[in-house]
Amino acid sequence: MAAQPDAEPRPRVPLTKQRVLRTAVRIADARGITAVTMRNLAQELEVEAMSLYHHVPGKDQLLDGMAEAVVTEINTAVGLDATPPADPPPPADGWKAVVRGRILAAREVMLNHPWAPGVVGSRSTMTPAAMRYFDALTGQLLSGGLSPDLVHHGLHALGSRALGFTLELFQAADGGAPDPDAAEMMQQLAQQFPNVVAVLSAASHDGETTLGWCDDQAEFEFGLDLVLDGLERLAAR
Amino acid sequence: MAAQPDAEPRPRVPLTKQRVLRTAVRIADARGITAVTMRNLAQELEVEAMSLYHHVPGKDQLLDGMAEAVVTEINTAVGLDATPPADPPPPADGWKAVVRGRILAAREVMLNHPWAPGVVGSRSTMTPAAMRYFDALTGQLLSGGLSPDLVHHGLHALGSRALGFTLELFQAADGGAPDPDAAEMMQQLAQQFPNVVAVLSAASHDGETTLGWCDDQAEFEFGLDLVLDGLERLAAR
DNA sequence: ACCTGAACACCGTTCAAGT
DNA sequence: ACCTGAACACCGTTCAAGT
Repeated sequence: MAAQPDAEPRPRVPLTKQRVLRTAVRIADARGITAVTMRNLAQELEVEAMSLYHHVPGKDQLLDGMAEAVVTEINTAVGLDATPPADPPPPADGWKAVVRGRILAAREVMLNHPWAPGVVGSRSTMTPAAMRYFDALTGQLLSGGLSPDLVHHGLHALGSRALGFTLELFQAADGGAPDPDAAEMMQQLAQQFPNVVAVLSAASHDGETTLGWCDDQAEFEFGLDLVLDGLERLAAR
Repeated sequence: MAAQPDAEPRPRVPLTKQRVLRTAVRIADARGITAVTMRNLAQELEVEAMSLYHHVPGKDQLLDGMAEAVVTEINTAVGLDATPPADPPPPADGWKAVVRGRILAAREVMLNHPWAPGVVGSRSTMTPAAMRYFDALTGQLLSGGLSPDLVHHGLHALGSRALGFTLELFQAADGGAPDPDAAEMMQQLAQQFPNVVAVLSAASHDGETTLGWCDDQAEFEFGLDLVLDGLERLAAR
């Protein structure tokens, strides 16, 4: 084997906006959104930081692009990109089931990109992909017989839930050590916040001593259904 | 008048955590959360940046403190700090009206601190003030006759709305110039996103040609009522 | 004890220069 | 045209030193 003292010259994949965005998403997935810096991103692409500016105007537009990428992923997952068959089969279930399925599919994509809700939520402008998503959702609601006004209010009521996420106000404090004397802490908590403790301990039927565990998916669906049912009830009047 | 070449020695107000937090909130109110840097904050307090670390462990805890300050403001606005009269008058209206009023009061505080929803939402741990707020809210729901399970789900469904805000997914693109040929743009938009345009133009009854205007307050209340009504319906079963 | 100055390890971004 | 190196104006934070 011939000695190659130099670092082997790589095939030299050209830098493109696509590649920059995809790499940024990969970094965020693996190491969190704070690891997405122009310098880290450049390093991952084996390039100098300043080269990025030839494909992306700046950090802010990079984040725009990342949000757009995720929503685009949702659109494909939801079948929005597939050209519908000439004879689109009428939805087997009512509009509620269709919308529900669509939103839960969006949620599944979001769960693979935990940073995405924060980034999508912080973008100030409605991106094209988001527009297409909301336009399709709107169409689904309209063809379900809801009045334009009701659809309008309903979309507001759904809020970020429409895209499959709710920015959780507080995640549970991690706790670290599995508190040795949970019972004592519990009593203290119960004294300070009797109502919260009552509710949470009622929720854990199976004799758990630790508080604060919730089934995120179930809670998400409960809230979603509450809103959808409310819309349905209003539409029927 | 005696000449005083030196900058007049100020009374030298001592630095305290209180003063640091209050100043941070004031800066955020006036110039946005991005203006809250340790260096800016120090300058406003006429002190060196490093002095802050004697009263606050770091930037992150500073933000914690700011969130706590706002939620505390909510608690007082809502009457949570006032010791209730020995003979607390039974709420004139049902639990829904009480909860509704409480949440709208929280919202009013949040509207005075536009940065607060983002900061409160980004804090990972439930602060004492938030705990007190949610505990009181929980108590209100429980005493309204809702089962612990329903209260639990309901709080999740309310989400950030419980504290008076929903992180708006997208704010309207500001637009800058009041587009000269709105009608033409509109047609183009209508072609790309027919459903969204249909809904939005139906919402503006008064012949507005510009899209995208919504009454935030009304939308907030609609979503809130949708959830509250849904809970009430479930409680009645 | 509280506050300071200088320094460190990061940021995003500009600019002139290379090919 | 695309990429680079050095530099600028910021960050949050550490550390040794002052009073």
